[in-house]
Parts: sequence; structure tokens; C-alpha cells
Amino acid sequence: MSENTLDPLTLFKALADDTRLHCLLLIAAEGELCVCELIEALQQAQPKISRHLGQLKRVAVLLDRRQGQWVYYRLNPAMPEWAQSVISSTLANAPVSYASAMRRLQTMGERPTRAMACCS
Amino acid sequence: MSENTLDPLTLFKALADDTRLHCLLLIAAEGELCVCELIEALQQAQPKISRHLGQLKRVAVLLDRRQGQWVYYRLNPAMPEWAQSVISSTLANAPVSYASAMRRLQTMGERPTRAMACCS
DNA sequence: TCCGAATATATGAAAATACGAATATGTTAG
DNA sequence: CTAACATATTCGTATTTTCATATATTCGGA
Repeated sequence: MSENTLDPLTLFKALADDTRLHCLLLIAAEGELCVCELIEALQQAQPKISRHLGQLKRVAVLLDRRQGQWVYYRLNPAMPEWAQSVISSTLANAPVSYASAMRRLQTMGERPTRAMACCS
Repeated sequence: MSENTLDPLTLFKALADDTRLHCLLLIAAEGELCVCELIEALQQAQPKISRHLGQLKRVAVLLDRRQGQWVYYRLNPAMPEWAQSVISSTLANAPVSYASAMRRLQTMGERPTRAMACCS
């Protein structure tokens, strides 16, 4: 169906939306986040977050795993090296705007307990 | 009017179009190209190329200079380091598709003579 | 020197297209 | 059944393309 290798245009299109970019950078910074954490951090409606995560997953930038009621998203480690490098260069300079989302995330009460896959 | 610093979203939006991405990568690879060379390399209509170059210039990813009848575009050396790094990471892996544009460029007859500014 | 043709590039405006938002409805786990 | 998340539909808006035309520069004469 979809092609194998992530090409630059597909990646840039995926990053060319505010919600997706925020999600991706937060996930890149945190390692793994569930939808409800992103909702809280970005203060956006659930269907909106979900739809954008779906797009990132569809182009294989993100992977997800379900644990109980939560679905956690993380970077796809199989992404080509240049793409990982694009993301980390961006993250290294993520402007101040992301700080507030980070802060909301960190001060978020009762974040789901991050059990590992083996302990579900 | 427009803000100072190139932010990630603006850069990714600028790169999220096939024509713009091709132009940018070719320019990054060659150092400097004029509109007519890009037209030939990408086999696209002149107004289309010109419009997209205009966008890249507007967000300060490219700079232009006129020399005689030609207008040459080059990367803006004042771009933030992370952005340059994004571009070079991408260029380092520019897929095969760009090769054909390169080839057309290199076999293009009578490319404008690249005189330096000082010798005009 | 002044004029007009030729070449290179830019731009205004309308049409085509893609994209995102909102809302409602589906689905899965517990 | 409920909480957490996903997807479908519809609709309005932004982006892209195209066409026609405008501007800039060079060059060849009268």
C-alpha cells in the first residue's frame, strides 16, 4: 500500500502542522507519551490530537502501543538516520513556545503510570 | 512586519511542497542557481518556479541577487544553525529522484555564465 | 543616443485542489 | 457500563496552479 522508505517530502509534510509538530517534539523529548498527556500538554481537543497522531503513525514517524486504556506513541526507531537527525536538530532548538507545553505536562496531576509492556 | 527568527513550523511548511523542496535541495547542492536553471532542471513552468522561490525568499530561507538579466538564488547564510542542519541532513540523503533533476541541470546547454558580483 | 525586440523574471486574479476543524459515532479495555 | 481513544462526514478555508500580463535588462540597429 504505502511506500517503504520515508522520503523528505513526506516527512516535511508531516511536520508542517502546528499540532503534529508539537506532538512530535514532545514525544521526542519525553520518549513516549499517551494521548491524554498530549491533550493536557497542548490543550487541544481529543479528536484533533488523535487524528494528527494517526497521520504521524501512517507515515511511520511514530509507533504506538496500547497498554490498558492508554495508547502510547513513540518515535519509530526504524526511521532513516537523516530523518532522526532532522528531528533532533529541530528539538535542539525548539523555541520557547514548547516550554509551556512541557511545563503543563510536568505539572499534570495523575499521569498514567508508565508500566512496561512486560508487566501489563 | 514578519518575525525575526525562523521557527521550525515555518521552515517545515516551506519544505512541505515538492517544487519548493526540489528547488531548495538543488540550490543547496549547487550553491547558487538562477530561475531558468531551475525551470530546466525541474521541467516546471516559469511562474510556478518563481512563485515558490518567492515563498522561500519571503521566509528568509533563500536570498536572491540579480546579475544582468538573471536572478540567482542561494541559501541564506544567516539562517539559524538548526535549520541549516535540517537542510544538510536532508540533502545528505536526497533520494534518487533528485538525481534526474541534477542530470538535466548538468547537461543543460548554455547555462548563464556565473560572473561574480565584482566583475559585472 | 534612442527605440524596439528578445530574454528573464515577477505578479494579479481566478480556478482547482488540498487541508484542517467540528461534531458525531465506533471501538476496545476493564 | 464507562473511560480512553479512533474514525467518518461535512464544511469552510488556505494553498497551489495557471494564465495573462507587467517589469527589468540587454542588445542591435537607425
